[in-house]
Amino acid sequence: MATSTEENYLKALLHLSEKTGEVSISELSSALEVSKPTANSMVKNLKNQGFLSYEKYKPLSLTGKGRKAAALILRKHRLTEMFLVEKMGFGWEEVHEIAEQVEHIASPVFFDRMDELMDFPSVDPHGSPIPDKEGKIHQLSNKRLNECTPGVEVVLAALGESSKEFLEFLDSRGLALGSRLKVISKSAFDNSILVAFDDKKESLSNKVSERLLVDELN
Amino acid sequence: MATSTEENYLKALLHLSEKTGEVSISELSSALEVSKPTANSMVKNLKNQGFLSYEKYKPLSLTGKGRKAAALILRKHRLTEMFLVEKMGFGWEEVHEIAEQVEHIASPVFFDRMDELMDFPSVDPHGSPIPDKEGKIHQLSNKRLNECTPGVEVVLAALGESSKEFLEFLDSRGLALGSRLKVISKSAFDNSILVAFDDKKESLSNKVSERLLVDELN
DNA sequence: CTAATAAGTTAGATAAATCTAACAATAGTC
DNA sequence: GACTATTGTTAGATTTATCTAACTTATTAG
Repeated sequence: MATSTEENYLKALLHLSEKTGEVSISELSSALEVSKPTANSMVKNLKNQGFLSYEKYKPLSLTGKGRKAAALILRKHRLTEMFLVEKMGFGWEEVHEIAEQVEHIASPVFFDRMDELMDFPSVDPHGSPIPDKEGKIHQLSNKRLNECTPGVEVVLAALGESSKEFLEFLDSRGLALGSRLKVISKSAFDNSILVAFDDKKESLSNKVSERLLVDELN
Repeated sequence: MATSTEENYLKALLHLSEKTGEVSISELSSALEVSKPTANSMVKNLKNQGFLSYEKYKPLSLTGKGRKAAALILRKHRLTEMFLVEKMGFGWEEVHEIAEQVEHIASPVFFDRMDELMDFPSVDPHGSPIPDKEGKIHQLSNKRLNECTPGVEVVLAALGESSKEFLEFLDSRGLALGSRLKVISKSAFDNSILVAFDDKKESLSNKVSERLLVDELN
């Protein structure tokens, strides 16, 4: 289908268009760490292939075809991450780099077999949804921890961001997907939030709590 | 280290140099299905990187560095094939194409983990040796079935060639690594060999028997 | 031993993905 | 609303891996 490079542009475009649906050349070039002319010429190429619509000096947006293609790459990425954790014993902070390479493998049966061996998981090791085979992404309606009111109990369901640094921070605090947290109080001063879990209390900064996606218990 | 393309040239060179240690530009170009000028220029490139030694109009040969680099790629290929069969349930005829892509992944820990999960296998699903982490290839001293004398009992240990067609032929005859065969007789006319296994007798052509590597049972 | 064939090389072109330098358009500020 | 800063575009160069056409060297067959 597409080259690895094209696939990386599509994946970046899907991610960048999550908020508003539109992406600028600047955003794209800095996300991929290439110059603006490079991004510009790749955009023309992807437009010619029908993956996105775009007019000079205007923001661009993925077409249906582009969104589907990108979602299918994301599917391979997330299936791989889950396989690496579930079947190969890697930590959730180790899998991104490997999946970044594996996702470009052209072999439907390879990914189908992973999927089957894991019994068709719906999320990756960071709680992000795995797109289905048609490229549909079933968004989970998680709440951010910093938006929860004191008193409620929640389960950590997914992460809003999965950088190695953040994952290692969570490891160091003993936080993992599935952790049960009770919100004790919030500070109006720095927006930090005090939570109880595993019989201890911890204060989490706003930077952390806004990246923790939770499900409220009942 | 090297690009995927360079890795493919190194792998082909290792394979082609198995017999005599020397390889011609022609052999290389037809093995990789590229034109001779293309092979020629890549040879210059690999020479500059110290992977092979070569002088104009002379056959070329891998250096120690080149042989090691090639063996380490072969290691990744064969570990992957074994993993696909042992841990993911693929058939031995399905794994080559997938491994051809996976072998280029740059992540030592990924292949180390495969190795560990399979308890450090010494051969791939076709009985070919998996080079060790230093790039040493421990050749198995197998005999070819067509060289066995009537009366002996043997175990199918490896294949001299692993094309999909040959693997499917073996599947259709119920032959797999580990199959016990008793050599009944050989025909001087067409060099076919009559063997008994699984309580039946089968005649195998020379083309087949010379590709079956066996261990004699005492 | 020459002549024909095969093998290898050089030169020059192409496509993909990248860059820098220079220019054009849009947006934001006073 | 004009000026400046940001964003986007064009032009032209570079690298890698590939090709074809043309030429040279080596090998082989009479």
